[in-house]
Amino acid sequence: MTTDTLLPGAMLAGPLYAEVKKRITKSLMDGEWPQGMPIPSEAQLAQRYAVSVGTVRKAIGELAAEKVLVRQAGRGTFAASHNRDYMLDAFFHIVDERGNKEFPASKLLSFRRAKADAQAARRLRLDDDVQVFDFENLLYLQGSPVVFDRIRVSQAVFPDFSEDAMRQRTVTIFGLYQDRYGVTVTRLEEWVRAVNADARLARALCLQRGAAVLRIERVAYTYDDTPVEFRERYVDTRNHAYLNVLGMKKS
Amino acid sequence: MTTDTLLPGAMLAGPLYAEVKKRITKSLMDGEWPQGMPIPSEAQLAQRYAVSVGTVRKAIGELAAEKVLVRQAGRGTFAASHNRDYMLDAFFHIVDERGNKEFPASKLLSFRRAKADAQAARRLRLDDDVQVFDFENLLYLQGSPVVFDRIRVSQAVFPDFSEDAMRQRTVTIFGLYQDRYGVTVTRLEEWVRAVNADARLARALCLQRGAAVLRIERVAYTYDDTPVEFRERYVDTRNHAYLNVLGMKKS
DNA sequence: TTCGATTTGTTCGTATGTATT
DNA sequence: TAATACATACGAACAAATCGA
Repeated sequence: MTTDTLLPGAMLAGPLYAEVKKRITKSLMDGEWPQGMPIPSEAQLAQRYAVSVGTVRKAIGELAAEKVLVRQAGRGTFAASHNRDYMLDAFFHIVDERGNKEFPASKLLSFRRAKADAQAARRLRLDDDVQVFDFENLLYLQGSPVVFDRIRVSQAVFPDFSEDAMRQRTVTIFGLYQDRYGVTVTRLEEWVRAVNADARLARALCLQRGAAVLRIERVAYTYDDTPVEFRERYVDTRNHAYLNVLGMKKS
Repeated sequence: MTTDTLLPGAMLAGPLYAEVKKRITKSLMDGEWPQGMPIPSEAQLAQRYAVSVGTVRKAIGELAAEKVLVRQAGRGTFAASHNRDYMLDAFFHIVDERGNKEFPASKLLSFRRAKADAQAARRLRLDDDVQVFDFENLLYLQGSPVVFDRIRVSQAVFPDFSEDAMRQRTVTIFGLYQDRYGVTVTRLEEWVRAVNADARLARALCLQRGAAVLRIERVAYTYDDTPVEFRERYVDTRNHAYLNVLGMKKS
């Protein structure tokens, strides 16, 4: 593949490593490198793009910092796989009183296909009358229902999505997106508010009507910042909290 | 200063750049480099520690990623200053409906000295009967009260803290900690929950008793991960949200 | 178990570009 | 313009982790 070589005379928007980063990202997006297998080694990528190893390392280093890639000394560099550990580490924020995370059990409450409402359409950048899948999921922590999710995804992005696919999955929801549809979530935006529970939510989470619950509007984006999932999440915070840590811990 | 040179035979826990990072952090903690002035150049630090410039760059790069240092091409590298822009960018999460941040106006509601209660003592890792300053602050966005803060800091860390210092400050609260006491906040932990407003809170934030509000328990840590401030924050989320973004945005 | 090949991690050095003063 | 400081890019050598023969 000498078609990828960066010619010396080419005009570039930014530094060379940024261009390499874009090309690696594009290969990931196009599914050029199979899941679970290492991507080409740094030396191979350096040759392919006709740049030095150091430049490839800088590009890969930034992608690793963004948790898009995972490096392992002696083994290679891998596209981040949305397994349970990755989900808990990178995207799950609900902890118990002592700050411990636990992988939740989940129960699918409903599943239907419908037209996108105004809110979902705005968040997913779709037209109002586009078909979406609209389903509800209840998450249990330590045996109790704690999180109520209403999830909407575009039918255009997940063509043959189905209730069966959701029920029979053995991986996380993001893992399903990745394994079955080649859609990898790389970024989240969460808008957190407090609301009073309505009757239905109170019943689902076993609390009183009017009780305060967290309401999280969450949009998940993929490599090129296309929104692929809109999730309304309600959390009972009587025994749990949404934990956010800013800045690195030392020790 | 040749006393800082890293001898070739010295046994080190980890890689060399990690040791350099520790030493730079220690110099920052000790106030060796004055605020507003650049720290020594990469070449000078390389000579001081007897390592290559590349090793110093790696150490500084990580500290810059942690927002402890700020690099400016052509000018130098600076200890992060807790000015208004930095506060909004690094630590403030409250946004309006369109996602815009605004520097809040603030009003000091109360100020007293008291013994630490059990909760504050646990969060600040103090004994129960230690003296703390305990004050309340109301934040206004677009002219309306939106955030109610109850703040507790140890008297041992801020010896001559006073109501006057709070009222007469022209900088952020963290800026006051930094400028007046040499205490720099580098890390936050925020535990977010939803609660029903009690009568006093409802009055302060102009909402109905029982209305759902965000309750954020926040601990601020300094360089060596010592907790220096405990803050209970209540947010009216009728027209605002707590925004959390995970993963880097491209474009 | 040992050894060797592969891959990432660390450290050094040098040269050049760009931003600031 | 010149000097300084950070940013980018290259190359080389060795260390440490992994894996299969």
